[in-house]
Amino acid sequence: MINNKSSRPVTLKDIALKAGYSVNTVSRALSDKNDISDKTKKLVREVANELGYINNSVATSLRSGYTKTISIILGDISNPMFSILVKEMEVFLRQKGYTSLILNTDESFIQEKKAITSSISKKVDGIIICPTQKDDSNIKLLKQNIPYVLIGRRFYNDTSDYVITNDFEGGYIATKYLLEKGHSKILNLVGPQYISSAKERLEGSRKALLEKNIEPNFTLTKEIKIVSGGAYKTVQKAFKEGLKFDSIFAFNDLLAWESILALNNLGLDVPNDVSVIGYDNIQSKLFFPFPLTTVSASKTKMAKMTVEILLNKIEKKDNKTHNAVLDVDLVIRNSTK
Amino acid sequence: MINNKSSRPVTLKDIALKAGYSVNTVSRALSDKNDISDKTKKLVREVANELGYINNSVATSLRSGYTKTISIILGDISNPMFSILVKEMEVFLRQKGYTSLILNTDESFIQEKKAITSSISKKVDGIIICPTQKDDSNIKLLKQNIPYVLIGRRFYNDTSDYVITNDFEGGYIATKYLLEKGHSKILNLVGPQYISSAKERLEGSRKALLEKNIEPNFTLTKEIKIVSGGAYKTVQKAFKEGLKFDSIFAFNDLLAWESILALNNLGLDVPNDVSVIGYDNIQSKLFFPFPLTTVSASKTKMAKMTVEILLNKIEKKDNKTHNAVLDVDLVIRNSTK
DNA sequence: TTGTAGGCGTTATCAC
DNA sequence: GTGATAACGCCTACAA
Repeated sequence: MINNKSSRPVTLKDIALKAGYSVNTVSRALSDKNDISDKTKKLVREVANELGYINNSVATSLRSGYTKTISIILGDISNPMFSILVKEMEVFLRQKGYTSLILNTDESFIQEKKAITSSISKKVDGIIICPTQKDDSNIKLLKQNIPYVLIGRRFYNDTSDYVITNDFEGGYIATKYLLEKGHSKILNLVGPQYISSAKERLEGSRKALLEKNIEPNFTLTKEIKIVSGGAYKTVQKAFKEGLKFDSIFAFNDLLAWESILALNNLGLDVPNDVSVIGYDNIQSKLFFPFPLTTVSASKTKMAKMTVEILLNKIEKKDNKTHNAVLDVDLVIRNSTK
Repeated sequence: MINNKSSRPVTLKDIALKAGYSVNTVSRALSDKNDISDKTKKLVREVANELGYINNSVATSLRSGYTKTISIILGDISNPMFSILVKEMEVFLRQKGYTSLILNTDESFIQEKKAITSSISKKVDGIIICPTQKDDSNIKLLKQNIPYVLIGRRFYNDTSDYVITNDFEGGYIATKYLLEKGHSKILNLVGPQYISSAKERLEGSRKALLEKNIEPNFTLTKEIKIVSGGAYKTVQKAFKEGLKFDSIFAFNDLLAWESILALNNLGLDVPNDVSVIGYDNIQSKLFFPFPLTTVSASKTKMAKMTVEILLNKIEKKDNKTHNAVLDVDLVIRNSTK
């Protein structure tokens, strides 16, 4: 390699010059086309190696129209649930020859719009998005421009493909379990209700309450921000205001752990004073020593299905709508009794 | 917006046609150049909006030579330490108009090489990398092709810019603390010794031992894989083989928690039976209820410095070498006594 | 088997 | 203040 940072990048032209062929022949030799002789291919490859040639995929993309890149747009990459999903999707995408552009929205609708526009501008081949859902104009933007799949959340009366967990069922089994354990004052830390998963988990939870003839108690339902830090103050405030609760069903594991920390700092023990249930089962992938009872769906399956649906749309022009609702289980650990 | 997925994307040409100007004028109107009249700018912007125009940045990149994209290459995005750093860097980069391409290497040297080549091929403007360090040929590849900054690890006798924590000092204060607390049988779960941070943390640890005239005990130093799952079996095995230890110093928080889980599952209590110290202070950003004593450096500062050094190299052609070693503190929580 | 011409969408240069 | 032209690097189509 004689290339170096101060000189300009090596192009096909440089190889052509050195090898004594045309740019075109070099291009096709490197693409291993079968109308080029083996001898030429060998020589061209040698020269390319010698010069340290690396394909300019910007040029390839402009010409070919695809970038072999997928955008993943989500609310909070520092939430282990998301980072696990990203990692799993990245693996599947890489296996198929794609790279991943990660865009964090902080659950901000404006950031989301920028992320989508930027992705379209960069001509990514498709988008995987966990939408903020503050309204659906961003989804319209997607629909008009690029293949995409929603992950974790869905819109109603809409034809977007999505892969979600069975949030209603998850809310139901979590709440039912708490009730069966004798808890009746469940502090429900729900996400914003324009988010489908938050809405459906709450609905499932209410069904379980109604089955036991318990009137869903609105003072025990607190809407919280679902980014890191969203639960701590709410739990502390609820307790200090004298709200009585014997258990907590949190929107996700991260917020469940945050709630436990808040309780501990108030001198309360989990599960002896308060039982806590989360959602996501982060502990299936990360070995944390604070065993949390939680609602679980296969993250690997979720990642795989999402990638497959998207790549089928891109590569096979599949235009059917695919809606996947993954089964959920209750994983019982030591945060409940 | 009349554009839709089935039709081709709107280009400058479409706007030019509709607005009655040349492609060139449209381009410069949209870039707000001052040799275009306000009236024209207004009209062009209106037409662009009406058609739902989104700039093709692939073409812009080919022409201009930059992509406003930075690659972040690291070992394990599902490790909260990395995902926190990614999130922080993403924020700083976004503020400066850059997007982030995330590439996971699973600490594999081969994946790392592919990630670098792919990044160069995609003409990203720069690379932030936590190198696998199995050898330095990948770094040579970077050096020859693109501005980059190492994060978290460094090479010796090398001019690469890097931002790291004071790993030697971190290893020293963690070990010193354990010794002061009366522990003398410290199980040191170290990372592969070709990784600078692993090597330096161990060296710092040994210094503390020697100061107390304790011979560094090799049977109590276990090299582990530093991806999720790397510590669990090692701790269980060490215990079952009858190895005596009263404390653990783990390479990072994730592996420290994993160790605690392993101990708990063996019926051992932390900190009553074994004290455990980690490294990273993930709990400064994520509210987990398992208070871990740990070595801490500012993640925000780390992210910010790394981005600043890189962008200075890119935008201001700064070619001085910048080496930043961040101060560390011991954060004492309940995993030690 | 290899070379020439043209174009992907944008922007810089220069002319008018 | 605006338009024509060329160029970024690559690949497809067609010619030789």
